Order: sequence, then structure tokens, then C-alpha cells
Amino acid sequence: MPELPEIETIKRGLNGFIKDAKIKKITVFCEKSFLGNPKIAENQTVNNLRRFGKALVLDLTNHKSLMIHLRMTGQLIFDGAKKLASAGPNVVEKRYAAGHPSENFIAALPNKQTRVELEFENGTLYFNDQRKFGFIKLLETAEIENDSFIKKLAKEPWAMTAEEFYEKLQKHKNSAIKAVILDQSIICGLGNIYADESLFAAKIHPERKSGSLSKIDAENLLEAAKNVMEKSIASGGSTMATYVKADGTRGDYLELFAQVFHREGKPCPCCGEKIIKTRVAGRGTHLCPNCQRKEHD
DNA sequence: CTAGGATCCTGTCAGC
DNA sequence: TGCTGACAGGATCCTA
Repeated sequence: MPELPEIETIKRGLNGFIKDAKIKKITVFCEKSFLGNPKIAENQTVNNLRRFGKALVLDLTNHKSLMIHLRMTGQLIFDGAKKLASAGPNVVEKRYAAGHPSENFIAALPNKQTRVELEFENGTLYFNDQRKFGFIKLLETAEIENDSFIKKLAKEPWAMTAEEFYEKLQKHKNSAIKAVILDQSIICGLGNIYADESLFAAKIHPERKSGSLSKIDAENLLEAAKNVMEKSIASGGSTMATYVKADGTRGDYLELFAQVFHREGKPCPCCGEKIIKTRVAGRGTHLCPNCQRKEHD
């Protein structure tokens, strides 16, 4: 899915469209994609957009909130006009799309993969999700922090000290480091892409036991995680803007920053060795066998 | 408690 | 062409 940088991008992007906008009607096409009674969120205004790790939360006027998790293939696509008057009369941007990159960003909606549709006064927000792992959940605003998922989230890399991170790695010393940094209760925000990118940047082999990392390794890895995610947020994450190039052809937003992810067979940007793809912690894993050594002293 | 694997679901792609 | 299995930007549940 969409990892932390994508959700942060979605939050910032949607803010201009749906903050202070009223939800007129909610249509649920797939029952398991919406938890709770959608009627309760109708005729309510979105006061605030918040992010908790990879979850997006829309706070409503009636002290309820919609918690949205995109998981692997979720997307949020808004079709309509920007709310901000500052957008002016010549609003070019009529659609804002972000999340799992696919043709849905530019397709006619709703379509086969549309699970929930939220009609606002100024447009429509589509929640698309091919694999149905994602969901929208209606909760009391006061209960958001007590939600089982949000409650166990660890700190984000920016809020964590290298010492803290190192201590956490020691607690899971027999697991592969990649598995450990994918665990949201240990460090929050990384997914499969940024885990691979962070490990590459810190020159750490994904299969190394967490306990074999030195304090310096831990510090480097934490720094790398911050850097790769900041860079992705700065480039707009996975959005319609990065998916459709200026000439109308399809691009891959990974081109903007990925050094190893989806680059198997291509030269390592650091040493020229061929990037390889393996399997670690049950996930496809990309690395440079020269820059990231398993053996170390 | 940790660690690893199966599982939820749909779609696409490589290999016969 | 049609079938089959592998796999996918996540997290949880079950087992040992």
C-alpha cells in the first residue's frame, strides 16, 4: 500500500478539497469496506484531517470520525472543485488522486473497484480498493486513539531517538531487520518500499539479524528512514500528478527517488553492481549484494 | 513473550 | 488460446 509518505500526501492534497465541506451522501458498494453505519456520517462537515501512521482520519462535526486505511491497494480519488477560493476562477485541478497507483486515477468513476462513494457539496470522494483489504471505519472522535490499530503504533522515525530505536532492535534480536522495521509497533510509517530503500541507504542487508546491528547501524538506518520518506513526500508520493506525465504517458513515481525498489537487474546507483530481488520476511525484497553485505565484523 | 506462516481479496503476468 | 501458480507498496490471526 500506500505507506506513510502517500498518506501524508493524500492528507495535504485532500485538505484543499474536503476540509470544511459537508458530506451529503455515502454509498457503500462493498459491505466489508465500510465498518459502522454510514448514515451517521451523512450531512456532517469535515472539520479536520489527521494522520496516524498509515491511517487517515476525517473528524466530523458530530464528534464522529472516519478512519481510513488503504492497506495494499486502496486509493482516494476526489472529483470536483477545490474548496479554497484562492484556487481562483481558472481552476485547472478538478481531480485529486493518490494511493496505490493505477489507471483508476484517471478512469471514469465509480467503477468495478469502487468500494465506497462519499458525495460532498463540491464533488465526490471515491474509495477504490482492488483487493478489499482496506476499509473506512466510523468511530467516536474521542475513541480514535483507543482504536486497536492506532493504539499500538510506535513513534514515527522523526520522533524517535537513535537510542530508543537501538533498544527496540535488541528486543527482537533474532528477527531479520527488514521484518522488524515493517512492524508498525516498533517503528511507524515504513512499508515494503521504504524498508528496502532505507536498508539500501544505510547499507544494511535485509536478512541481518536485528540484534547484529551496532548502535551506529541503528542510527544510520533511522536517519535513512527519515530521509527516504521526506524525499518521497517532497516529490508528491504516489499521486495522479506523478502517475501521468506531462505528455500524457504513464510514469512510475518510483523513478523519482527509488534506488533499489522495482530495479532488479539494473545497476546499483552507488557501485554499478546489479540489483537483485529476493524474499525476506515473506515480502519481495530488493538490494545491492555488493553495498549490503550479510557478513560483517 | 517472540517468530514465522497462513490468510483476507482481486487482478496480472510468466510459463507451460 | 487457455490454464495454473506466483505474487502484489498491509496487517492480523494462528500456531509452535
